[in-house]
Amino acid sequence: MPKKTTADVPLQLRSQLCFAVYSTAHAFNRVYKPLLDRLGLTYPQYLVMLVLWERDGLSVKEIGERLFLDSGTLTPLLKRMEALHLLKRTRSAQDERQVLVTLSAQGSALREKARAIVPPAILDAMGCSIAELADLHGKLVKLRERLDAAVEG
Amino acid sequence: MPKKTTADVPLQLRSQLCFAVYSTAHAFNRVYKPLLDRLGLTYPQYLVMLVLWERDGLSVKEIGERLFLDSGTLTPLLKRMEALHLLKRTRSAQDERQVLVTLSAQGSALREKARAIVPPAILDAMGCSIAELADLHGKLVKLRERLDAAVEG
DNA sequence: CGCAATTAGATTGCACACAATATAATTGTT
DNA sequence: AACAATTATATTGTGTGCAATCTAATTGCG
Repeated sequence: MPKKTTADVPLQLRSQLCFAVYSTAHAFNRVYKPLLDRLGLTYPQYLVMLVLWERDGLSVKEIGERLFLDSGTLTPLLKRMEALHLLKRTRSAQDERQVLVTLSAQGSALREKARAIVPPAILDAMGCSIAELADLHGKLVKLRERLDAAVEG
Repeated sequence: MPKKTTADVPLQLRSQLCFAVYSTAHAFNRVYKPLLDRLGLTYPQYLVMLVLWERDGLSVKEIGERLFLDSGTLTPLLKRMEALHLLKRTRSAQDERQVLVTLSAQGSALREKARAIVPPAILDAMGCSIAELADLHGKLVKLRERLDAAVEG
């Protein structure tokens, strides 16, 4: 039988924070999927809707900054959402390089349905207190910031 | 100007734990990418290697249980890794339905290179103490378990 | 003003992720 | 033993993610 030494620990799957984050993201997605199916959205599409429900008429770049996604991901995603009549993409008159994204009436209206369906079910599935939730959220945001900083430098 | 009420909170992107997890996973991937490029691996491929370095000769199903991935993801991933001569896929003689995955000499040897390159750089990028790391890890694993349980029931 | 540098999106190519489905092997039941 | 049910993997189709590259519009600098 293989013996374990401290040298093994850094390469053990179970102890890796990154894998915990990666697999928890997938677990979240599996919980969101049946809920978002009822809205006709995927999870990344739902994120775009959250951004636009907070502030409509943003450019692709501004959406990307909020979601940490680039045009290679957003352009086809937004085109699919336009085909679903959730939003419209129009070139800015002031700066023809920019594409402004605005919600359709249908896209705006979806907000109330989302509010009724998604947050309650997610809170239930997470099964933790608001305090735990805030604690974990804060620590993850700090970690994300340190990781982003490490990529820059 | 739009007024904010408590009813808005559950639909605000910035406060969502799921988005914190989702975006932190991407941030991790951006840190891992240049490191794993030096090993010729993607992050999911690296995860498979971690599993096999711990126990070689597992079936596709057993790898999937450890990584929370299904055959639709693993089959092409493992085929690419076989094409890279990192591992071999062979039908089990005892049960012809199973495909057993075993490391090549090259795949086994990659472990020492990975150990030298990856964990030190990741620890540095995360920039947190072992205690913080363990705290966050434990909380995420518990959360993942609750989410998985919610999908079952 | 004129042109190089920058910026915003779009495109292409590759690699996941996963639902749905298909196929082949094995097990369980009678 | 026969056959229905289960199990392990493979396949197909859709939708992300992201690097690399391309094009068009704008800005900045001499």
